[in-house]
Amino acid sequence: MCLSSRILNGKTRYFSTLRSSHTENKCILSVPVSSLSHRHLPVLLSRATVSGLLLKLPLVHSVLRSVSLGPSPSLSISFLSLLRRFTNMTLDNYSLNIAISAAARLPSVVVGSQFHALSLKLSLASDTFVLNALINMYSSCNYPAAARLVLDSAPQGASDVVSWNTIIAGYLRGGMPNKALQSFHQMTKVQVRLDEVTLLNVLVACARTGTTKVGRLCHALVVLNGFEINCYIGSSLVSMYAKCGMVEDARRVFNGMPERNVVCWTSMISGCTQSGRFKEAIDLFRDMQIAGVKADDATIATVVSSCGQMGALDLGRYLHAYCDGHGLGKELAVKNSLIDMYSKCGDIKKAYRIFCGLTKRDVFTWTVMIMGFAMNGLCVEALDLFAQMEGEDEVIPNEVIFLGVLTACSHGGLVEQGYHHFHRMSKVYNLVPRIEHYGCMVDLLGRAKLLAEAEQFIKEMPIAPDVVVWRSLLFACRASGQVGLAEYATERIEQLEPKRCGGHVLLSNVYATTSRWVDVNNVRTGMDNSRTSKKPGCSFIEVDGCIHEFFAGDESHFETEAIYNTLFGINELLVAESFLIFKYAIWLVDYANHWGINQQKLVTNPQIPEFI
DNA sequence: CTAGGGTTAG
Repeated sequence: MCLSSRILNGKTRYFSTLRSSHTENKCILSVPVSSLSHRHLPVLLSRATVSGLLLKLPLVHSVLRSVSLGPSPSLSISFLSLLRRFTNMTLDNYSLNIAISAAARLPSVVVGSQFHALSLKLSLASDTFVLNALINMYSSCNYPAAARLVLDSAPQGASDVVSWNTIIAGYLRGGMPNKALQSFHQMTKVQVRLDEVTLLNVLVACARTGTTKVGRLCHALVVLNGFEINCYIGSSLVSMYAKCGMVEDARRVFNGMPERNVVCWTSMISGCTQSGRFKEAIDLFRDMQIAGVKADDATIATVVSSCGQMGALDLGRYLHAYCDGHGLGKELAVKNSLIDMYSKCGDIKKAYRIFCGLTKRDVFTWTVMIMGFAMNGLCVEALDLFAQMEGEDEVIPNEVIFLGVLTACSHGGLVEQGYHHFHRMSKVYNLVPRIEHYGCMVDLLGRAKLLAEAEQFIKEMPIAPDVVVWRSLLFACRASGQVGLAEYATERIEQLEPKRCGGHVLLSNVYATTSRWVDVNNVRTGMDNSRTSKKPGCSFIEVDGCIHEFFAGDESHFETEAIYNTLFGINELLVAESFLIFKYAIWLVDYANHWGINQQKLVTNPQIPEFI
């Protein structure tokens, strides 16, 4: 009779995983796993040791496994500690594995490292299972570097693909996607063959870092290895392509997927939202409903965000009502996107009402509300709200929230306040102002017509100004009619972004305000001759719940970057990119040869054209 | 190791 069924009086729900060849007919403890607690342990231990049952390793394993499946991870650790104290049993690799995994789930690096020491003492640290449990434990406790150290100090042959996957996942969890990619790179150099989990994690790392080439390499590896494009791999691919700005490729993967669940749909929809294809995002949401896939909070959050950015208030309201009717929208991300949507659509009262009704607010909540006030011209309210947030110490401000604060100052003409907050962000919160913050400050000074001060501010910036900074200055020149400064800013923009229309449109506007019509004409014809063109402005209008998209100027000289590159030859960047693709192509062929894979798979796949 | 999608941005 196995220990489990005696403990549990034969009820299958309890300890159902216990299996053992031992057939002693003794009831030790009659408690279901779900209500097993620390107070049962001494009883369990004393009865078991008295009966002599638990001194047999297979039974220890069974009990451990059952206890580890229970609600409290610390229970298996306590059980082991008691066992070690009252019997002279030594732990084997299996028991250690359970104990270390329990420490990982707690998570407690203090407990975990004690078992690490114990495994070293027992010479079990190079057992693959123990090793992987240790790596996972350090990763879960947010010590990815320690995890890496464990892997690196393990003897040859002890680690396997799981070890590397755990390392990569650990770096991702710790917010270090570059380290994850680096580890992937090192992994390809050792004799460990990657699997689906590897690619899944690496795709996430590529999405976060915008590492297009490695992302595409992963796609190629999925195909080459013959991995199925299931919902998991598919979603990661879609999300990687979308986050790297290649929505077309994302769409191609998405369209080719044999089956799609809510995560696949949401990946595709958010891909569209993030690249400004709001109408497509909403069309996809409709297609998803037609396909009978039920939306969840993540879907709603991204679709609502699209509505906000398009100004589709009716659809946004519909989604709000849809949430209430379907028991959705409980999560903060949805509330946040609703607040953002209402304030972007101008219904700031509704936005604030939702904000006030929340019992919990995160940094997004405060950011969208502050930004909402700022965008609707309620600059004092925005600053008051920021002060309120600082007083409540519910969240720590981040860089983005300061963009909202600075925008409020800029729109309200509050120069002093602007400087005040700009300095506070680094002094009080240790946040390093990014180029966006400098952009805000230039905008602030420009709007306040302090052009000389703005110019000086740019000169003293510790980072190189980008086009947006110069464009803010250029925009400010229009109101003040500062032609000389405008021309200077236009030159800078031209230098930074030679193939775009740059500041020419704005410059011609400056000329226009000063009635220099000959110059206006020169700029315009110059733009035509050099084939630089401005992307048409795009707007949306909602009629009876339908979204219509309009482009300014139908005959506009809209050209995609691809056409531009064909016309004007390959620039240095493109050469570098081609080289990278070439390098990866060689690596891929080597990989295929090494593992004896037929390369034809790659050549015939239409989705990997760049490699061939 | 058992994974994948979501809200803010000058």
